[in-house]
Amino acid sequence: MPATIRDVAKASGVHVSTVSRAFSAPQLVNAETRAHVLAAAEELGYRPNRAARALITGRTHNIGLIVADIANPFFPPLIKAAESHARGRDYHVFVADTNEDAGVEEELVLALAKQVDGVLLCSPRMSNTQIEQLSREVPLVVVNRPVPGLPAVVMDVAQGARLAVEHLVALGHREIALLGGPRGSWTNREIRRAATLAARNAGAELVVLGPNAPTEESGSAQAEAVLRAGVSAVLAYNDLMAVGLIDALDHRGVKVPDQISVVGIDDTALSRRTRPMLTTVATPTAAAGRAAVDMLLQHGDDRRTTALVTLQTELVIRDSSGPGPHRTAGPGRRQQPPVDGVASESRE
Amino acid sequence: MPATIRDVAKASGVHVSTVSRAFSAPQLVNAETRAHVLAAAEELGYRPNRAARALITGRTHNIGLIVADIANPFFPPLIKAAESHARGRDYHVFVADTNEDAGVEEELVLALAKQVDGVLLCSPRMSNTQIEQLSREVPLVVVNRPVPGLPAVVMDVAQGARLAVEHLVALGHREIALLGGPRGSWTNREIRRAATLAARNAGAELVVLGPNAPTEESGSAQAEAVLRAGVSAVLAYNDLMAVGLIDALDHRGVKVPDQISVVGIDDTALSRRTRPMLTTVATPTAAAGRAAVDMLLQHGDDRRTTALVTLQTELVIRDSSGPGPHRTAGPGRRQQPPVDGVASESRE
DNA sequence: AGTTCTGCTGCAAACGTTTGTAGTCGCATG
DNA sequence: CATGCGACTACAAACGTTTGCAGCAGAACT
Repeated sequence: MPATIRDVAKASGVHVSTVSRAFSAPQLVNAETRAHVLAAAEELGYRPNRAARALITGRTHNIGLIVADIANPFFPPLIKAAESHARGRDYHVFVADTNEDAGVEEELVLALAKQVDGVLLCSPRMSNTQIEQLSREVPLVVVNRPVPGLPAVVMDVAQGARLAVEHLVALGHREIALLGGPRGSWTNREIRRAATLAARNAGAELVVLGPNAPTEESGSAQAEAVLRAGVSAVLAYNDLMAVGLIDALDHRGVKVPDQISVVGIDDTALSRRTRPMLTTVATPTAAAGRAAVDMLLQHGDDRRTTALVTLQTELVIRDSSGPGPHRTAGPGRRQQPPVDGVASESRE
Repeated sequence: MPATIRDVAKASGVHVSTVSRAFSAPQLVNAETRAHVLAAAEELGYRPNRAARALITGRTHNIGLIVADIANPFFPPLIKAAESHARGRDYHVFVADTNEDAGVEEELVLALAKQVDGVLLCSPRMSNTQIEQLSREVPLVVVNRPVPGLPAVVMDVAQGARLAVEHLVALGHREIALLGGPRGSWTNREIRRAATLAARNAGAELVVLGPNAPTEESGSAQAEAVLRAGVSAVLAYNDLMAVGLIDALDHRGVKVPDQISVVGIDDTALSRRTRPMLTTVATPTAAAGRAAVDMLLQHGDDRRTTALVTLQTELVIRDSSGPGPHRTAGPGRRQQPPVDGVASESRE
C-alpha cells in the first residue's frame, strides 16, 4: 500500500536507481530529472523504507539507549538530550530500562544489537569484561564509567565529591558520613575514593555507609545508621537518597541543616523542590547525552578506541548544608566556599 | 561478519528455509532437525536480522512512543511500563519527545511511520483532524485523549476532578480556583468541565485561571492571580503546577493548607516529596502505558476501530488540603475515606 | 497394488533498497 | 573522421529473511 521507490520510478518515468540517487547522491543526477523525481515522490507521499536501506547499507540509523531506571530523575534529561540530538542527525533512539539489573542489561544489548548502529550504555552495572565482550557484538559508548578500550563519557564526579567534602569541612563539619551507592557502580567508587581523600586532607573523618540501592527508600532506611554514626553531615550518592534521608530525619525530628547537613549529587529537578532545598553536585546530564551520541556517530565502526570525554561537575549550594559543630570562623552559611575554580559559581 | 541464516544452514546441513522455520514455525520441522539447527545457531551466535524480516513480513516489531516532554514526571512511569510490557511481547520501543509542540508531533509520527508497526501518541496537542490524517500513515493509539474512530486509552480525569472538588467542598471551601492546563489538551477540557459541574452541584464557585503551560514555573506564576481571586482552595491541572504554586505561596508567606488548600492531579513521585505532601488525583499512568501497547498489538492493522479504554482515577488525600472557611461538620482532615470504591469517598 | 495422506524439507521468488558496471548520447578533441 | 570524454541513466546483483509451492519419503488407507 505505501508508495515504494518503484512507484516513484514509474510515475516519473525513470529507473529506480535514478530515484534512489535523486535522494542519496543528488550530484549524480541531472537537476531537471531530479526535480521530476522529487515532485513525483512528494505527490505519492513516498518515504524510503529504512529497513530495506539498512539491509543493504548495513546502517539502520537507529541507536539504542540503555538506562538503569527511566523513573530515576537523573535519566530523563539525559534521554531527552540524546534523543533530540540524535534526531537532529537523522537517527532514532530506542530506549530501554534494565531495572538496575546487570543480567537484563546484557540481554538488552544483545537484543538491540542487530537493530541499531550502536548502543549508549548508561551507568552499567556489568563488569568491564562483560562490557568488552558485548562491544564485539555492537559498537558501544559507555556513559558514567570508563571502560578500557571503549569510548566513554564520564562526569568528573570525584571533583564534585571533593568540593562537597571541602564545603562541609569549611562549614565546620569533622565527622561526615558517605551514603554509598549501588555495588558495581564506578561512580560510587569514584565518589568514595575522592571523598575519603578530601576528608583525610582536610583532617575530617569519613564514615562510609553502604552499599545501597540508589533510591529514596534506601536513603530513608539509612537514617538510623546515620544517627548512630554520630556525624554532623552526610554526602549522599545521589539526590534521591539525599531526599529520602532528609525525609526520614525530618520524621525523627532531626533538623536539616541545623543538626545534620545533607549534600546530594546530580542536581536533579528534585533538588530544588525539597525543604530545605538541597545542596548538591550538579552533573551535566544533558551534555553527557549529547556527547555520547556524538562519540557513537563519530567513531562509527572503529570500536576499541580509547576516547574518553570527561565533563566537569560543580557544587550548587542551597539550604540543606549549614554550619557544623567545629565552626571556627569564616563565611556565613549561604556564602560561597573559598575554593578555586569550579566551586565558586553555584548557578541556580 | 555477523552470522546469517545461511551460515546456520550450512553449519547444520539443511536449507535456509528449514532454519527459518526452526525459529518461526517449530511445528513444521522435525524435532531432531530443529535441535540440530538451534544448536548450530547458538554455536554461531546467530540472531535473526530484524530489518530483513521486517522487509518481508511487513512487521518491524518496533513501536513508537511519542510524549510531550520526557522530563515531565508524569511520563517516565508510562514510558517505563510501556517499554517493559512491549519487550515482554518481543517489541522494542522508540521514544521521542515533542517539546510540547504540535508541529514536531506530526513530523515525528511521519518519521517513525515506516519504521514501526504503530505509534503511541501520548497527550497530543494536534487537532483531531490532523491525528486522523496521520492514522492513515501508521496505526495509532492515542493516550490521554479520545479521537473518534481511533483506539484510545484515557483516564477518567473528570471523575478525579469531581472527587477533588467534592473533597474541597466537604472541607468547607466555597470559592475554588482551577489552574488550567495547556491549550489543546483534552484532559484540560475534561477537568474544567467536570470541576465546573461539580462546583455548581455543590453550591460552590469555580474560577478558571488559564490556560497555562503545564510546568512548575507557570504554577508559580499564577500565585498572584490565585491570591487576587480570593479563593480558599485551588485545583491544579497537574502536580507540577500545584508544586509550583505551593512554592510561590510559601514565598509569600501564605500557609498551605491553613490559608489555601491545593490539590494536584497525577500523583507523580513529586507529590510525596512536597511539604506539605500533596493531595492529588492519582492517574494510573503505568496501566495506561500497558493498555496502549496491548491495544496497538491487538488491533494490528485494522485501524479506525472505535475501541476506547477508560482507566479509573482516585483521590489521594494527603496534607495540602485542609478545612476551609465554611466548615460546618464532617470528617477530620486526615481521615480516611470510607474505602470501598473509589467514588464513594467524597459523597458526603 | 495403487492411491491418498502426512510429515518433512528444498526451491525460488519476493520484500524495497543501494551500488558497481555498463551503456548511451552529444560534443570537443586530435 | 575516429576517438575519447563527460554527463547522465539503465541494468542487475546483492542484502537476510519469509513463505507458497513442489517434491519425496513412508504410512495408511481402499
